Amino acid sequence: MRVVIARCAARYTGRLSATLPLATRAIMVKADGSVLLHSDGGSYKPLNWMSPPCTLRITDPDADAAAGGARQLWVVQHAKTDDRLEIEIHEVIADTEHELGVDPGLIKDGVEAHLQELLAEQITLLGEGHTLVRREYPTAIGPVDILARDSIGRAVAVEVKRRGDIDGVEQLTRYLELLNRDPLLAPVQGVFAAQEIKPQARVLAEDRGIRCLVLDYESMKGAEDLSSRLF
Amino acid sequence: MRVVIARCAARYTGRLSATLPLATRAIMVKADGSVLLHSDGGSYKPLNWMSPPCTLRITDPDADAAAGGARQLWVVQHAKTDDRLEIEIHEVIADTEHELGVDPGLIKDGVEAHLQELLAEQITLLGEGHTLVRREYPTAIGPVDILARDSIGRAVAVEVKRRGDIDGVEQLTRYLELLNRDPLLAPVQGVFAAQEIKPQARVLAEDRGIRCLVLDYESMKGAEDLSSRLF
DNA sequence: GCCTAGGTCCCGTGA
DNA sequence: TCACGGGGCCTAGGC
Repeated sequence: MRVVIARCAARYTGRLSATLPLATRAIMVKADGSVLLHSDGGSYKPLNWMSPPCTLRITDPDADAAAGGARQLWVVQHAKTDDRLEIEIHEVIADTEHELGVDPGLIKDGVEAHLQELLAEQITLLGEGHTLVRREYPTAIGPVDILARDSIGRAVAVEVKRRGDIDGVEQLTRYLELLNRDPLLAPVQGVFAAQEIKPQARVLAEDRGIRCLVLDYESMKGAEDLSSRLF
Repeated sequence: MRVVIARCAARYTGRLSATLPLATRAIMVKADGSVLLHSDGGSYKPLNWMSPPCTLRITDPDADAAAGGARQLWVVQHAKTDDRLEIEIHEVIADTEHELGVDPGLIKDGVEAHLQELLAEQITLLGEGHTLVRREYPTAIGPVDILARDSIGRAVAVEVKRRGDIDGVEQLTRYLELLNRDPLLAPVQGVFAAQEIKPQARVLAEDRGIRCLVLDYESMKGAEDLSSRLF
């Protein structure tokens, strides 16, 4: 990885056009050729960047740019699209390079998949007597997170989200419409289950006869640990 | 901005939990206290990070960690949530710091707002005789991108997207349902306008009687330039 | 302050 | 390969 601190200006063209006026910034060039242009604030998102696969070519600036103070022109061209990032280097303040090697990568926990898994195991959170039919129940427009049956055998389709907003309700609505065309399943009850349900989503869901269920991830995880100790 | 190249391990806890095994990485500490942990590949997104507002506290590692080879423990604590990033530094390979100053920021062109603006100016792209009522026409659930009238005065609601997918059709459907309750507007025709319309979105839109319109940004921009030269 | 909608979204997964 | 859904999404704008 090469890190350059430099006074520079930049221009991106591709899916949109964007320009950066002259200022001092950190330029990170990764082993795969990708380039990030960071300012000293904001967030993890660079001001400007080029994703791999791409190639960096360093040339002399044209006469106009040189007259304006540019010493180098960096052209980062994407390999498959016409996305291009051009950086005019006016002054290099630092320039260092280090071998980092391949990263073993990030290990995550606590995402939607886990929530869905826990709810499938603890299916009676839907109500007493509920039984699991299957997770990722397939339909023509994609899999429903969970299909279950209630205590008297009626089908229940569940959409699981970490945060429940309107999109999730729309998604479940489409599934319900489809599932209700199946005479072996209809009528199918909808349940919108999430750690947090936005007020607008709740209104929309209830307006459509969809039940809302707030999930407590920590207590569900606790129940899982308990059952794994017992069995 | 401080840039440290170091062999390190890290752990994030907050909205989820994530761990990074020991490896050599680049650590960027910005002036606002935010921290980014980058590997030598991937994309612009760090492996792990902490967004501002947050504070970095550097301490000695506990006995266990020290026995495992850790020399320093960096704790980055978010100021408003319980999000926390802990970095165990095992070996510092480089450590540099530079003043960057405030960045003048990015200037963008070509996003959805501009597309909406151009379509409002060139409203007859919807069809001969169409006239603009207004952009961002307000409704109870948010503003419709464009409201227009066709050549014989019937209301037309337009949703503008750069890339048109199912979500956009759902959004327009909600607006149409609401607008059609207004006797001064009903019946309202829907138009889904985008630079690119996904096949599934087109099917859904046409199934609901919504017209699809593919926009050519470059030619619309050309027409704008032409008219600005003429008037 | 919350909430909505867009993004050069990125990025995985599965067809 | 493409399309869809999730994200510690982030970020800008409206109320």
